[in-house]
Amino acid sequence: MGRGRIEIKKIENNTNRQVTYSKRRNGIFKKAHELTVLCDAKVSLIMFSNTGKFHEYISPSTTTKKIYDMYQTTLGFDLWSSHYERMQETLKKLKDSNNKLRREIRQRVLGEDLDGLDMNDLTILEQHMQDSLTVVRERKDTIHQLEKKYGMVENEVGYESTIAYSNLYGFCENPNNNIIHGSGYEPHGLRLD
Amino acid sequence: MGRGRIEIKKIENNTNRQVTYSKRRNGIFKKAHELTVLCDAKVSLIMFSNTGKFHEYISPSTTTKKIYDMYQTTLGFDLWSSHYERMQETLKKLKDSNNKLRREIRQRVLGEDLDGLDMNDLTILEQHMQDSLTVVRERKDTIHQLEKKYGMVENEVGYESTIAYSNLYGFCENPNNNIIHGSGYEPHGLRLD
DNA sequence: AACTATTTATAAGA
DNA sequence: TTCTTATAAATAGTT
Repeated sequence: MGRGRIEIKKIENNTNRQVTYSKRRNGIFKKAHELTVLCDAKVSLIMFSNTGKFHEYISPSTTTKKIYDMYQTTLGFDLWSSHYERMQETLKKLKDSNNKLRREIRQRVLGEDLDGLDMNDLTILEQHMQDSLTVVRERKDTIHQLEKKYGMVENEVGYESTIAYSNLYGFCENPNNNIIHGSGYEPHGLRLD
Repeated sequence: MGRGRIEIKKIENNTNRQVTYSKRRNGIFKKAHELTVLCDAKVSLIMFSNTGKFHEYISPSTTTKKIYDMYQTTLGFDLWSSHYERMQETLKKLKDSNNKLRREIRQRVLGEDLDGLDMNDLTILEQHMQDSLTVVRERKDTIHQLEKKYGMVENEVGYESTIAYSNLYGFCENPNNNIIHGSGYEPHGLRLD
């Protein structure tokens, strides 16, 4: 539609191509808008010229993102999957890591889940536990000495093995309830989070 | 461009609107393709009719996803953010959970990081450790009795506190090295994963 | 789905 | 670039 008919193939003259791009771009935008209004349609039109210049038309009733969400839904596959992939992987690793840690605690803190361990394993575990216990007892002793020295011993409760279960360390709560996909293990009255 | 000029406003007659949609859709697709060829441009055209029917044109030299990536880059903001958000949140929670577990292990297995605990806390911790230790010792004893009974005691090594550090439980390895953003804590020669 | 009178888009020129 | 205009193309209303 012009002074002469043209063949539909790449316009080699640079200036000409730019001019045609500009003119036809306006034309197609106008068409897109008319379609939107006349037919109550939703149109997303995104263009990049061969020099990389960006232009878009989007129907006023929607957004580019909404169109892409609909696109995705319609085609039934996940356009963003590659974006998710790394994250998904990270997530999986964290979950695995989490489960390992939980298992550690089961074995090493609660003294459960020992079935897979042979005598040598158990001996190592025993020694670690004994060492830790020593550290804790030394710590208790230090504190006791300090409290004595500075006259802070108003309440001796607890020094000689008073056992009172408290919610120390957040045991028994799981604020992340919705996201933990652990091993399904629930220690007796204790939940780790 | 027809028998009469039309006003650009929604076509109320249902059939008419459908017909116009169909005709103009073809027109705009043709235009999009011509622009692609003539000007060596990249065009993404996505349309949904008011009845929800989907059509798209995409320049042969590209894909819808590529266009969308370029779009994102060009506009310099992250269209995926809402898709990421939940995942990001999950990730954060898992990381927190992980850090808590690590702290648990530091305190309860390695006997470190005890500074924040008062006498009462320490007593509870001590008792838990003592209980676990008892469980482990009982287990060792059971195994020892069994081995004796069935004549399997070929190697007594380990029964009487032979300490040989092994890589039991995956300590000292961190296959998830790249994703763990822990507390920065590195126990003496031990790394938890 | 065709037809065709008209309007609209635009190629080439200024 | 932007404007002009002859002409090609698109399409509204009709069949």
